[in-house]
Order: sequence, then structure tokens, then C-alpha cells
Amino acid sequence: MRWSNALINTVRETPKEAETISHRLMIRAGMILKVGSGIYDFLPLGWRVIKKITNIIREEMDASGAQELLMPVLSPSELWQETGRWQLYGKEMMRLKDRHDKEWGLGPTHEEVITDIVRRQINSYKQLPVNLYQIQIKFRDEIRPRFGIMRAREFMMKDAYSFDRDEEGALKSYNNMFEAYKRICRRIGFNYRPVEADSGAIGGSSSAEFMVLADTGEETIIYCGKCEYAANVEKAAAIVEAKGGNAGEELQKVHTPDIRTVEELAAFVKMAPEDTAKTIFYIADNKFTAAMMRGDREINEIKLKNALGAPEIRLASAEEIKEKTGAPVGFAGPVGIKDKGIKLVIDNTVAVMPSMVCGGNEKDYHYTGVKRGRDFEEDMTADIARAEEGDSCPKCGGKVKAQKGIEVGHVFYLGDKYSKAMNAVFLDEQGKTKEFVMGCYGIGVTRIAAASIEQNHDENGIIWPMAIAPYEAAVVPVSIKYKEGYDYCVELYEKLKAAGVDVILDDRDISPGVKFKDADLVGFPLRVVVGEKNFKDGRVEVKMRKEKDFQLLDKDAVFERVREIVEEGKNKLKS
RNA sequence: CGGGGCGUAGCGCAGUGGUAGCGCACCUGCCUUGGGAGCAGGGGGUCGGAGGUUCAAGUCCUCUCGCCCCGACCA
Repeated sequence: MRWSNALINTVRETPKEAETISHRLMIRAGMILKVGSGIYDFLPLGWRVIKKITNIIREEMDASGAQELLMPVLSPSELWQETGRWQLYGKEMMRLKDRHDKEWGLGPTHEEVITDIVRRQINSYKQLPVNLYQIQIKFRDEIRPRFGIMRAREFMMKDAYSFDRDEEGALKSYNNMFEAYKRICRRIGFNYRPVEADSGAIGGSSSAEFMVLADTGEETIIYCGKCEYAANVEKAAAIVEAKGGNAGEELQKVHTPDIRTVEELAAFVKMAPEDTAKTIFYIADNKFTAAMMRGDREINEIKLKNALGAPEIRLASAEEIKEKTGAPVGFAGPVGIKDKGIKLVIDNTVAVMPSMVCGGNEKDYHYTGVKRGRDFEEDMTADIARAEEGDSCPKCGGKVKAQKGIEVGHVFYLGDKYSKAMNAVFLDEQGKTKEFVMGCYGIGVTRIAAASIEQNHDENGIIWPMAIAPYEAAVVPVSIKYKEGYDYCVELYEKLKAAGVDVILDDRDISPGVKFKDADLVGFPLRVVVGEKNFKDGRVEVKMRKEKDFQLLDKDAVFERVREIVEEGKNKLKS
């Protein structure tokens, strides 16, 4: 491509809405254009990156034995009603009616649709296993889209679904995908980590997320410094050191005017936060439920939800708490709660506290010396604490650390959740009817582009890895008026193009400063600069974007060298 | 959904009730060519939309739409 013909509008000023580096740089480099909240155009430069990413994914999916197909963006409500997700998915699924008043949803994911395909197409164990995938637009009406294409409402995803005759096979398929995802991440050049994850709304029994490590990530990873353990904080088991719990032996009601937070309370009664226990109220599955946590720790609602086996959980409102416990928010506690028909779950940390400070169930009062068993009785003890740095590793006992990450991939072992609900069955050797055992596997294609920029940039712009760069090399004549140099550039450009290198020729008649700034901003991995000063002596500058210095090469050696670097960069991460 | 903020040229912004502006970008010409040059000229606006107050509204009032940020873990 000649730059003079290309639609690449770089902008000097950063748009005010862009907060994260990737969002800012994608706009400034002319890769994306916003159409509406969470809705973006991919301009030619951005689209080239997306195509590179999908090519890598496609190659690795095909190599793993999966087959590509394409499902519609729109799916009929009936299919979603079969699994109950027409209700369950809530507002995140965009719904619309056609002219006949028939209801449709914009597919946020495609388990129902794929299961429908398979139940209609596969009747025999002889056709199994099978793994089907698509690369498609998804739509999720996010509460708050942000960070450009990082969390967009419309985005591109590769989703794959495996169908097996039994659990053993399904596990094999799952591991097969796990390995494929590792290869994809490696080829894209990510610094990443697979972590244990909660399976959320998709459901299923085990799952792993592929996290790209970046401080701007929206997810928190808990990982062990000593062993391989790594988990999303949503899932991470918390092995918390027992401490505190020294709040006296006798139950005493203490006047604590206007004391609401744990810090205020601990200071007021002259104890440590870990001597207190907070009681937080939830509506879990329409039942009023109290959860107790040691004062210095936070509750992990996802773990609480899973412990309760509740499909839906939310914090109780201030009014609900007042009405049910008789005390305003901040003063409710576990004492006497049982008589009010409130279910009580306590965290492991609370179970080992000899005594504690709790809410007094009366405005401006707390209890000290509250003892479990004597003063209250729980219905259940569970690990519902949010894991924190310094906790013990559940695998090896080492200390865990925390780090931010961007979720770019997620693999789920689904089991028969969908096949059962949708009566998707086949016949085994004995002629017996069996449900498919499924897995599903997603990769955020557009998110990968943003994640890569988060990991590869400097103050001047993007630094694309060779594998997904919009162009692998830029040929830049300092001035197109210097005929010998420019002719050389055109010839080099043509030769590289013919040799299969993705190359762009900056043939614009503008000052070299602009060209250099643009090349750095857009982030071509390799830059060839031809200026009169060096070219007079038959020398040409070759510079890697990620390196500071350039090398001067003989003009006749440049073509081979560029080709070499590009090939090496593209292939070194292939397995 | 709650709170806050912003809608004026493609982008970033100024604008005191009285002629709609600046920088960047864009177009023409000259000049320049190793890190977002210089000079001169030029095009581009229903001031988000609707209603209202006023002799007069970008500016004041009401409604509405859109966008952004924060929160939705406080016990």
C-alpha cells in the first residue's frame, strides 16, 4: 500500500473520552472510529490487525481439529426459552421484534444455537466428537461500555463448542482447546497466564481464563509465587491467617453513636479491625440472608453465591435491612437474627474467632464479646472471603500475590447443561439415547487488539508484534523529491510486496518529521528510511520500532535483511 | 439504575443577552525536506433537538436526546 492512497488519518490531539492507552492510541493511529457508545467502526488499519488476529486463531483452531461454521447474529427467543436463558440473561441481551411481532435476541453467545444445530445434525456416536467454531460479531448490552473496544457492546469473538459422547472425551476436548489457546496467545506475543475461573452465566463445572497481564486490566489475578496456582480473584480460594477475635468473654452492649464503618468501630472500642465481624445482608434467591466476615476482610459475592447455590444474589437495600432487622445499615449483627428467619452464613475466618465485636441490632449500639455458638448460631460456614495478597496458596501453602489482567480467552467444561435442557441426544453403540457432553471456548478477537497495545507501546505510540501488525514494514523516503532515493524506495517496496511482506510506502510529499511521528504512532515493527545523506554512500537505515537504535545497511542488502526479520518475527512463536 | 460533567467546524476548545471565534486538520499557491516546518490566501456551523422568556438567545427557563466519568462492597 502506498500511504498516499491509504485511508489512514492519524490525529495529533487525543480525544477526551479515551482514558486507557490502547483506546487513545487506536483512535490517534486511525484504527477505529466511534459510532455510538460501545459501537465502533474498524478503519482499514484497524481491520488489518483484526484480520491478522483472526487468521492466527483460525489456523490454530483448524490445526486442533475444529471446524469453522457461521451462525446468525439474530437468534429466536424460542431457543433461549428452552434453556431458560431468555429470562436469565436479562438486560444484557438486546431484544427486538420483527414485523410479525416475533421476538429475537442479538446473540451475546451461541450455546443454544449450536446445540440446536448439533441435535438436528448429529444422531450417532459415530459422528462424535466434534468441535465447531465461528468468528462472529457478538452483542452484549453492557451496563457501562468503556475503554474503547476493550469493553464494547458490539465486538468480535471466536466461539467454539465441543460435543462428546462422554465426560472423558469432553475433558479431552477441553484440554485440546486449552492447548490451542496457549498456542494462540504465544503466537500473538502475549505475556499471559491461564487462571482458574468462575463460570458465571455460561454455567458449567470447570473453567479457565486466559489473562493478559496489564495494569489496566479489569480483572484481578491471585497467583502463587512458589507453584503454578493462579486464579481469578472471583474464584480464588482464600486461606486466611487466623488472627484477632479478642473482643472479650462477656456479651456487652456498647453505645456507639454514629459509628458505622469497621475502622471507626475498631478505633472506638479500642480494638483491631480483625476483632470485629461485619454482617452484610443479601437477597439470595428471594431469601433474606446474612453473611458474616471478619472486619478486616471483604466478602467475595461470587463465592457467596456459589456457596448458597443461589442463581441470583444482590445486596439488600437499606430499607429492607431496617425492616427486617429493626436496625439501620451499619448496626445490624448476628445476635438474635435466627428468630427473625434470616439465614446466616459465616466465613471461615469468623468461625475461628474466639469472640468478636458485632452490630447491636439497634441504632447506635454494638456488642462486644460476641461468641459463636453462645450468642448466635450459623446455618453454614464457607470460604466467602475475597482472596488478598499475602494469603496462603491453597495448593502449596506459599504466599499468593495479586496482579491485574485482561481476560482475552475463556474455556468452559459445560457437561450436559445445555444438551439436557434442549434434549440434544445421540445413540450410543447399544442404541441407547445419551446427551452430548459439551464444552465451550471463547476468545475476544477485538479485545485482543486492545490488549496487545496495552502490553506493547511507548510514549510515541504502538509497538506491534510482527504477527499482528497492520503492516510489517514501512519504507520511508525522507523526501520524495530526492529522485535516486525515492526510486530506490519504490523498487524496494515492490520487491518486498512481491516477496509477501506486508509493506507500506510512505510516498507522501510532506516533511520527514511527520512521517517518522506517524510511523512510530501506528507502530510498524520495522522501518526503512532512505535519506540523501546516507544514500549518497549507498547506505540505508533499518530500524526496529521496539529498539532505540537503527543499523545502516548497504542498499543492496536491505531487501534480504527485511525479509529475514519479518519471517523470523512472524514464525518464531509458531510451534 | 444513582451521582457528577459535557454537547459550539472533522478533532481539541474559547465565547460578557446585541456581527460565531481560536488551535490542529482540510483546500490553493509559494517555500521547505532527518522528528508533528514557514508565509499568504481559502472552504467549512441549523451552537445536539423541541418549546418558551425577550426588541434580540450559543448565552436565561422547561422538556428531551446523546456522550463521558464515578458509584452500584456501606455495614
